[in-house]
Amino acid sequence: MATIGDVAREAGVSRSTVSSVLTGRKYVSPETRAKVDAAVAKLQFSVNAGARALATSRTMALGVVVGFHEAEFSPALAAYLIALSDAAREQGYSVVLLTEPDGVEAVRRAISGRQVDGLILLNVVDDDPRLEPINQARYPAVLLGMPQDTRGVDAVDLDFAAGASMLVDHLADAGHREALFVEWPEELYASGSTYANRFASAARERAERRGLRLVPVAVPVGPEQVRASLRAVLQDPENPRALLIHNDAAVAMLPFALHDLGLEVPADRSVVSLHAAELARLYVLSFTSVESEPVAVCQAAVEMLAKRIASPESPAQKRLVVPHLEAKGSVATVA
Amino acid sequence: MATIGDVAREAGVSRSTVSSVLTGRKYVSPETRAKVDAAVAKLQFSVNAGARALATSRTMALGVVVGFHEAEFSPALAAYLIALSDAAREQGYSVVLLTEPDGVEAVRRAISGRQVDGLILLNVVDDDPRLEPINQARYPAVLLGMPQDTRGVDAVDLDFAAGASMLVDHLADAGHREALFVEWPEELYASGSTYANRFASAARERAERRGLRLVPVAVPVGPEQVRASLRAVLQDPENPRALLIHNDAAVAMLPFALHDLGLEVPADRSVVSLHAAELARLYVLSFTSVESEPVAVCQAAVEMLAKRIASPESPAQKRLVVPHLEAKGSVATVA
DNA sequence: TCGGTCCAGTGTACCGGTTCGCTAGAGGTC
DNA sequence: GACCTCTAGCGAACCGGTACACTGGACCGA
Repeated sequence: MATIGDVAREAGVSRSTVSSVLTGRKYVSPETRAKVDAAVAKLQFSVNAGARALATSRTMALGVVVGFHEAEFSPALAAYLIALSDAAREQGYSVVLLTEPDGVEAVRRAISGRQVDGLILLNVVDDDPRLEPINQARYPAVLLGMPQDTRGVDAVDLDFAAGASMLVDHLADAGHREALFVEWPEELYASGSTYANRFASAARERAERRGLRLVPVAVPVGPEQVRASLRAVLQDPENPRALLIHNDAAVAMLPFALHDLGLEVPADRSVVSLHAAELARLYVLSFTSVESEPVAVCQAAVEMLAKRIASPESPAQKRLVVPHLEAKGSVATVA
Repeated sequence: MATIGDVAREAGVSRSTVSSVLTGRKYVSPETRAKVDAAVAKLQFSVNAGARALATSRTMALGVVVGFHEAEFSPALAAYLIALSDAAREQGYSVVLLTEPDGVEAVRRAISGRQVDGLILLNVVDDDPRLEPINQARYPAVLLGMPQDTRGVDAVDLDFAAGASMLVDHLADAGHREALFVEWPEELYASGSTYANRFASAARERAERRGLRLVPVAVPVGPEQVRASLRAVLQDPENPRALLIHNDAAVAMLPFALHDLGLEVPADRSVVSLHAAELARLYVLSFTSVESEPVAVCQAAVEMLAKRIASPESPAQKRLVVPHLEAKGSVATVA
């Protein structure tokens, strides 16, 4: 492995000149730069990340904290990890995975080990205990997820409220006056997961404004139960013929429930939904929908984190990524 | 951030003594060690990973190469990433994600950047171009997946042949004399994915030995087509009533195809299958099956890599992780 | 011709650890 | 008491970069 000294010798210049060429922080004449570049290429030199980190006290690495492993069960996780890594690379950062089951401990160790320049926390919930050490150390970090109290830490999330409004508008624009609102199980709303609540209240508010009557539907847990409960709801002739869905399990099972009853979309039922992008791929869904935007969200997160690292004292930011509605013809126009 | 010098001053000893305590490489008297430990605790000291890496020329980090992003579409990927990170942490390593779309370039940069001590390659196929730079640099690496020619690189994979034998035995033990063998699409067998071939030939061989007649079934691509094709196969009264499945899409769709036809398992059909562990969770499958073992495979991979880093010259290893069969009562006993 | 500017490039200290040769002193032996 | 041995801890060099004060020479104006 060639070092910067080898390159300097090969190019006939000093180590500091080579360094200037490498970092680009100081002017070097084109001729000298060419000599250095040639030497670098000849020796296949590439800077030692650890040495540079030591000298600059910047590791150019970001830590991604995958909390509690609850995320392990989410098929969407991989998409986020890859999107984060891609976005980081674009900004010159690499990504280190922090999967300690105890998220707080993971954060503590990351901060004190100076192995990374900043942290990205996945699956953030309200009153997330991982915020404590970050807040205390005033450590650069970005949350993926938007707790009510971000405790002075930057945060990014999908704009669930905007998504809800889009979907309600889409139904209302098509002439619907009422719709079933298939929500998450009760527990989720109670357990400090804010996105469910943000979606629900925005949906209700917009629906009221647009004169769309929402009929809430509670759905149980477990695919078979979800399917049965959807069947029951779809069968009831009293129920509206439009469905607004914010519940991944219900979205995944809906095609089967519809199939069970011989119902067609959009002829018999209109469907709009907000769900994880990954879900659409796995279950090959074709409903007009708003999907989560892992790439955009992750890019925003990495961008914010890079800025935060550059200026640690600037005020905390919150950013909501507005999703887009993809029309797939699952909504019938009503007179 | 406290440095080793701060700790030394606080404890009233020299930096090298603190280092001896930290690394444990040299005897230090209990009293002195206690003083150092106290100082470390008081100052919340923790070693600077970069500085240590520079001094030891060991980064204690492993790179995980997620190739081509084809993996992005696999819901199983996250399970592997987390299992790798967990296993690495147990051995004192951290994990860096390398997601460059061009896998060869990712490998090259990882090797020359000395940012990691070794590489783990995911989704390895036959004639994987990423093997070239590794082989050339004689760089420590482990493949997840077992190409025919590992080119002198260590490799780990699930023992698909053993899994196939277990499943065939399970059917034969229950008295079945014939079974449908639902395979992957043609293309996969042709495209240098060795696991499909390893499973298939082991299944055929074992079936012959056990006197089980296998009726191969080609399944198309796409969930709806898979479902339809399964329905057709299940409906044909000529076909065997037992199914041996090695095709994730078919496994996922089978419950729906069975439901379509009003068939019950194991009363009407016996089913055994080998599939990704993640699949069973997502689709709530309940077939007697052999599942992929992400945790065991990843642990084996990290172990092998750690050994390889420690002794770069020892001969290359291949290791197959034997999966276990989980009986879930989906096989009927035949007279 | 002399002093002042500017510029490209150099020398050196430093980042925070590890390693290894060295030494002071305790203890043992004759 | 002189000599040897052993041991715990010390000091300095080193890992591979970066950064900054500095220098020698070219150029310019008076």
